Amino acid sequence: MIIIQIVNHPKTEIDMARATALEKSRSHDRIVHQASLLFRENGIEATGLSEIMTAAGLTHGGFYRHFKSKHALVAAALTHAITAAVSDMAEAETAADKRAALGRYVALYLSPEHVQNRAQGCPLAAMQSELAHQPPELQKPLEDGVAHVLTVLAAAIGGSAPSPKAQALLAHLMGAVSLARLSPPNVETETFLQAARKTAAEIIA
Amino acid sequence: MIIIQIVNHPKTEIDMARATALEKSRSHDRIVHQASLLFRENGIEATGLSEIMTAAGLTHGGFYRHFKSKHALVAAALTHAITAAVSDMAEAETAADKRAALGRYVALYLSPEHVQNRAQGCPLAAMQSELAHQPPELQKPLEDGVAHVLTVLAAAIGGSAPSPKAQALLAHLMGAVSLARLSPPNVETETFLQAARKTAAEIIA
DNA sequence: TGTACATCAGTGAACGCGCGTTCACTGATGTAC
DNA sequence: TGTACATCAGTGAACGCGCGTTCACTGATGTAC
Repeated sequence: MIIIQIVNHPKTEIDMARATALEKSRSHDRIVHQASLLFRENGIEATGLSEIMTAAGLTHGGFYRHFKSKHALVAAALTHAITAAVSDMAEAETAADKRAALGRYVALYLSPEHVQNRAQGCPLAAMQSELAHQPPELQKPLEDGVAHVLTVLAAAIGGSAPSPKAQALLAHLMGAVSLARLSPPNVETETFLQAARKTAAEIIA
Repeated sequence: MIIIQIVNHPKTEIDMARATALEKSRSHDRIVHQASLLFRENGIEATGLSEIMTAAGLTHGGFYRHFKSKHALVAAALTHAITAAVSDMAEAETAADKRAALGRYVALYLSPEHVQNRAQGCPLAAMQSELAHQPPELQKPLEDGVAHVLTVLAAAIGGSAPSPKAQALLAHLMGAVSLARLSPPNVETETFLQAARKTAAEIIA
């Protein structure tokens, strides 16, 4: 029966269904992506669903075809951003010269570009304090994300989680970018980031 | 004329005025103090004026006898919290053995108690990401506060601002407490804080 | 193949709610003579 | 000293607004026969 049904309208059913589902899936991805940018740039609470939907090229009413609540979107956007951040590190984890690759990642993280670009930067550094106020159902994915980041960093350093070095490194990276963002942008920023890179190198060593 | 006026009703004028002004001043202080606790605990945006006024033992309507807007209260609460944080460090700045005093401060900052106690802890670590989204008129007091903290830390280390060591230390302190707060409270927390203390000691050295 | 019906992503108006803010009022206190 | 008036911290109802959420609707697409 199942086989016959599939054989009866294989192309129509699959292709059309795919085309429609694909468009919905693309809308879904745009919503999540724009949300992850806007949440980092302006904060979770400060970003309205209308703003996100407009950025995704839709109107606010359609939101609930994709998510059951704003909380669900926050969870999806956070997971999306952390996954992207982890894949940036993945190079360092798998590279032939792990230390050199990790060094490049650290240099990128502690760069003026990252300090200035909240929206596309590390979600932990960008949303830090707001993340602590999220409801319980969001704590789990968040903790898993942090644990994942630590595992990848630990592997890049050359150990395994829980690695005090990886923890100290992540803390230092997050703190440095956060502090740089709290200070006025000026010539001292680069000096400060240099000092942070030096400390990061000492933590890894 | 001025002298005669003062001489005419010295006690009545001064005492009564003082009594009334004192009560208002006390209300003012309670509002600022409760706000600084609630902002750190639950976030600035997430904390309503009614909640703050109730915590201060008043009703929400009276708020505008003390502040021209919520923004003004945020500025006052932030300054209040940073001032208190700086005076905690002041000991380290003036102590006979600066290094030992600074070590005690670092140990206090990187303690499980601080991690668990957002409301009374470091305002920079507690409100980090939300502070970046405050309006321009708040950036100045915030930047001044950060600069002040760095000056005090630099003096405690034994240098003068701008001190890369003080910057790296503050970044590390903030990052470590933030990261600890993003992870589930468990036995590893103490291990992590130990690693952070070790790194902090290396930065100072 | 054609026709009638079902589905459902997306639209835009509407909803209730809590927020920051305003306002008329109270009553305790201070001032003037 | 006593009396009439002014001040003003604090109260509590009310306001407009933007938010998250709901809903009736549209129209393109898919299904059934």
